[in-house]
Amino acid sequence: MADKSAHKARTRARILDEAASAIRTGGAQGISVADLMKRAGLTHGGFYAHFGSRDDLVAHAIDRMFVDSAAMLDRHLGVDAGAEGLAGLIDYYLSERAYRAVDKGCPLPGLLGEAARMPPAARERFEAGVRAFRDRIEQVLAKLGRADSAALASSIQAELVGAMTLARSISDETTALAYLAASRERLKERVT
Amino acid sequence: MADKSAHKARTRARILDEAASAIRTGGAQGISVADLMKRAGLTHGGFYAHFGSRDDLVAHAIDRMFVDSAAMLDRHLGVDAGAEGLAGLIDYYLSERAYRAVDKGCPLPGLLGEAARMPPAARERFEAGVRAFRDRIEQVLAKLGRADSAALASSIQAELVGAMTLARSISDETTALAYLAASRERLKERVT
DNA sequence: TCATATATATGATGATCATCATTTGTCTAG
DNA sequence: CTAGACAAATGATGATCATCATATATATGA
Repeated sequence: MADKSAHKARTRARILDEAASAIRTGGAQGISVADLMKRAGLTHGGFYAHFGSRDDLVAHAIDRMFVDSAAMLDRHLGVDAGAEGLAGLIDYYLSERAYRAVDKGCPLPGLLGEAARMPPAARERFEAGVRAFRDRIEQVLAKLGRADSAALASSIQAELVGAMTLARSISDETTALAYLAASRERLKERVT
Repeated sequence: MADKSAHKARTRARILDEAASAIRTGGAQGISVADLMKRAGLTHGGFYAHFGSRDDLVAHAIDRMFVDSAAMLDRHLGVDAGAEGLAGLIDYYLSERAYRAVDKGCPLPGLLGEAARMPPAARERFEAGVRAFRDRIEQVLAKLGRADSAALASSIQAELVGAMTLARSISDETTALAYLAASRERLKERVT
């Protein structure tokens, strides 16, 4: 019995992982229950044994994405990060590696524009993730003694997300990478 | 006969206008042919007398949006705009008024994240609009003698778009407007 | 006034979708 | 070794979708 429910939990986690990855690349509207289950190696019918509805899944998948996202923030902005921590975050967030990891990285570039049209539960989780991201940046700035830490944090988050979103929208890679490089340099100037 | 075809052209324009507005708020994936025709006061069947396919309509609607967008740029960055022109653009782009005009303003905040998943024709038009926007900013910066005008233009576009996208994704208006104010101030500092 | 052209409407087709009822197969407890 | 539980599969339902064939209605030209 313990074995059975452990198996079910693993299956649920697999569905969630697939959903998180599929939604990051295809958007919340762009994925169907049947497709998703196929990707997880299952058939469509079993879905409702794991989630109450499609909207329910989307909400949990958003949560799942921000777990990865929070881990990324922790890696760069650990307990006592300073200016170098922020610079490292900027370099990583706008790296070519992150640019290519559409299905694994920060969910903001791909999904932010869609946030206002998400089902309510998903939207709430999404907003919490946006806020947490911004607050982490603000904390570091405040510790560095920047008077305008709140506004500066918002502005930095805006350029980070905007640059990656622009880069991903451009099909010419050279132009795309130029967006990343431009904002990387400008942001690091502003932070040190 | 001239009357007839003029009528048809007007009808087509009405469908396009409705599509441009609906796509700005609902995304390119979020709108159906039947809904759209109903909004234009027509029934679904007539659609294919005006457009070859849904994808065809989306591509033309994107074009339509960037016509408005270019007019907005012209208004602020006319022939011999300087630093004040850029400041005016920033103030307008990140204004509360623009924030509320989801269905009428710049299509980038709502659609940029979806660009990579658009049908090919629509994506091409979209990219052209993104490039034109960026180039207009760069021209003004170059005329002002800024050595880094290309990179700075990319960086400014990123923060403009990022800030509005973030603001629109937040349901709490106070927080949303704070994003706009923060980037407005930071961007104007960087431009003067 | 009547015939023709054509813009739009009606209605149908097949695909895909979310959801759910029912069945199948496998593991565990006795 | 058998009975029961339960995870996942099969298959069905009704809604919605893009697309298209056909019908209607209206305005122009004779």
